[in-house]
Amino acid sequence: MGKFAHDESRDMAGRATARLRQAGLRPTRQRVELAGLLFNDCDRHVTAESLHDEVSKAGVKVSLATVYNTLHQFTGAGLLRQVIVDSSRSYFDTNVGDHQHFFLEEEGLLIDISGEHIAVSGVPSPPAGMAVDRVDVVVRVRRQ
Amino acid sequence: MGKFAHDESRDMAGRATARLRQAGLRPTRQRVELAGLLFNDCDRHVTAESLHDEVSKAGVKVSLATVYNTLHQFTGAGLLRQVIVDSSRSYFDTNVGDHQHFFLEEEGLLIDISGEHIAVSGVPSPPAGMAVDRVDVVVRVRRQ
DNA sequence: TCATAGTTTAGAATTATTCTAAACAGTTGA
DNA sequence: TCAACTGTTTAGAATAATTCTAAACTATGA
Repeated sequence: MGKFAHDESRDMAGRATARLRQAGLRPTRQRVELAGLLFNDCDRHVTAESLHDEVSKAGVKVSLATVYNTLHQFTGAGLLRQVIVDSSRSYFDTNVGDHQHFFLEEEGLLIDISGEHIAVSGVPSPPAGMAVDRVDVVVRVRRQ
Repeated sequence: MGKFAHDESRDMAGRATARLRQAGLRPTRQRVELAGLLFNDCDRHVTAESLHDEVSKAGVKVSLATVYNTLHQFTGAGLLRQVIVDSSRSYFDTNVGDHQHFFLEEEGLLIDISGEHIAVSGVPSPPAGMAVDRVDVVVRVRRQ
C-alpha cells in the first residue's frame, strides 16, 4: 500500500491541477473538484444544475454561481464546449474535438456522433464579410 | 376605386382568416393581425419580443402573453417552426419546408439555407428504440 | 509571512417565458 | 338577432435559468 490512503484521488486532483495551470486558471479547491468530475472519466455532457447536484452529492460545498462561472471559464479556456439544443438550458460538453450530437428530446440527453462519421455538404458561401465559425448538427430523436 | 378604402389590407386579413380556419384556429383580431405580419410577405424569423414590438408599433394592442401563446399555437398547427440557435431566446421561422440556417451570432440574425443545397451524410443509426425526428444544421458565422 | 490580485459566495437582480383567473369575444343554434 | 357556450386574451404574478454585486476568502510570489 502506498504512502497515502488516497493515492487515486491524489492523482486525479494532481491531473486536474496540472490541466488548470496549463489553461492559465488558478487551481482553487472548487475548480479542482469540478475538473476532477468533468475530466477524469469518459466524455460527459452536463448542465450547471446537474454538475452542481453532482458535486454537492459528493459532499463538496460549491455554490451554483461558482459552477456557472467555472463552466464559462472552462469553455473560454477551450476545456469545454457549449452545446445549444434546448432553449431552456445550456449543456456543456467535455469533448471539444470535431463531432456532432444526437439529442434525445424527451430525456434531455446528448450522445456524441464522431466527426469521422458525419459530414455536411453543400453549405453555400456565407454572406459577404462573414466567415464560418462552426457547423453544428443536431439529430433530434424520440422514442418511436 | 373599390368599394372599400382598404382593399389591400382587407385581402391580407381575409387570407389570414382563411389560413387560421384551415389550421383549426378561431380567427380572433389578435391572431389575424399576427398572421398578417408573419405570412403576407416573404419568409421571416421572429422572436416573441420582436413580433410584439412590431405589432405594437403598427398601433395594434396585443399583449406579450398572447404573442407567446400565438407563436406556440401556430407552431403546433404547422404554420411556424421553432429554431434553436441561442440559449437565451426562441426564434420562430415562417418557412416550415426543408431547410437549414446560417446564424449571425453577433446580430442574432437567421438566414435560410435551402434544403436543396445542403445535405448531411453519415448519420449513424439512432440508439435502439429511437427514431430520427429532425436533423438541424446551424452554420454559425461571424464578421471576419 | 504579507500583500495583492484573483475567486467564491449569498443573495439580489435580471430576463425570457409560463401561469392564473377574470374579463372578453367568436360562434352556433334558436 | 340574441343568448349562451366555449375558446381567447390579458394584466399581473410566478417561475426558472442565469448573471450580478460586493464582501469575504485564498492562492501566489516576494
